[in-house]
Parts: sequence; C-alpha cells; structure tokens
Amino acid sequence: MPVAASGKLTLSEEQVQRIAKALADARRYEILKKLSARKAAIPCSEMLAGAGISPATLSHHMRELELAGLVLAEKDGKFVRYSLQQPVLRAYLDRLKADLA
Amino acid sequence: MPVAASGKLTLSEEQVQRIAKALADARRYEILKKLSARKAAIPCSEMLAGAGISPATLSHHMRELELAGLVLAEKDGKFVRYSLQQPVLRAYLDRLKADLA
DNA sequence: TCGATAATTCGACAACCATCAAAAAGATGT
DNA sequence: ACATCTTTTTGATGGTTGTCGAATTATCGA
Repeated sequence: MPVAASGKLTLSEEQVQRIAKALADARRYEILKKLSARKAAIPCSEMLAGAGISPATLSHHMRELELAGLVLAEKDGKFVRYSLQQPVLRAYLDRLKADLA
Repeated sequence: MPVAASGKLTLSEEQVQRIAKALADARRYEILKKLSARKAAIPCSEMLAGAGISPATLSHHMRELELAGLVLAEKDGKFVRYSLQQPVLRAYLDRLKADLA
C-alpha cells in the first residue's frame, strides 16, 4: 500500500532485509546499475547478453530483485521487461539513514 | 587511503560488497542500530546481554562488521569496545545513491 | 599466583544460496 | 501445426555462512 505521489513509502522490516540481501550479491548489484543507467525497461534477453551467466541464474536473480520490490516486471509478448523501482530504493536509503546515521 | 577531514572517502568495489553483506544479516543490522543509537563505544559483553546469541557468534559478527569497516574496535583492558564508523556508512549511502539512484 | 571475567579461535554442522543443464512453459511467425 | 525464440521451473551440486560448544588467550582483582 504505497501512498500516492506525496509521502515516502514505509518498508516493512522484512522488506528491508530482502532489499539488503538483494544488494549483497555482486551480480544483482550490476543488474540494478544497468537498470538505473537506462530509463527504459530492459528485457531478460538483453541483460543476458554479455553477463556471463545462464538464463536460469538470471531468472533467479530477477525473482529475488522483484521479491525485494526493487524491480518491476512487465510482460510484453515474448519478453519480460524489468525496470528499477526508484521509490523503493530511495525508501531503503532513507531507512538506512534513519536507523544508522 | 581515506582523505583527511574534508573529502568523502571512496570505497573500493570489494568494500562495497563487504558492507552490503554486513548489512544483509538481521543480527548485524541490530548491532549497528544499537551502536548508532549510542554515542559511546560499547563492549562485547554488553551487546551480548539479551542478544540471544553465543559469544562465539557475536565475535564472528563483530569481525565481519570490522572487516567491512563499519565499526572500529578499541581494546580497553579486559574489554573490546566497538563504535560505529559513520563516515564509512555515509560513503556507502552516497555510493548507492550514485550507482543506483 | 589463582580464580574469575572478557573475548577470540577452532572444529563441526545445518541451512542457505548461486549456479548450471535439462526440461517445460509461453509467445510469435509461418 | 510447427519451428523458433524467450523465460521459468526443476533437480542437483558446490560453496558460503550463521551457529554453537569447547578450548584458548588475555586481563583484572584478590
């Protein structure tokens, strides 16, 4: 239940942990960087190219990122396009700052 | 090679990953929150009280946090007191923001 | 020096996780 | 219907890691 456009969204304790774990893997971090660097949503097939991992592994990582709420999956015909959920990321940064800084 | 008092410190890729992993464990996150909430350095013995883990496990976690650079260990007689390294944490937050936001 | 307290190290174990190949599922075009 | 392309699922495997008990090191007070 994210609030409309105004308020920050609040992350559950569980989601904070999911996000932290999602960020703790180098491959997922690279995936997120790629998604962040580009405005448009990227299909799996493109992220697979040059990533050096199997489709199965990529699918696994995308699932983790989606469970963490960090990416949004949109089906488009054959493809599944992923986009970064910046509000969730920002909420996580705010949470870290509030809890630890 | 952290810069003196002015500039932000730059984290190596390896340290970023260490920090992310350190934050990805619920117990370590709680430890950091406790250290953040208090100004003074806290000895292991105090963190052990009510934490529900063995001394060995706590020692392991503190080692991980220290390797990540998130805490500083100071020996004081019998005790080892830990304090949060806020600059490192801030550098991590800045890094996340720069890479992903 | 002895006993008690604080913390680390060691060895072992269970749970978790990243990874892949192979098979399956879903979608498109012919 | 068929062949092709994209993604997911399944099953298995090797590596990592959180956890503890027991032993060890270090420090203090009596």
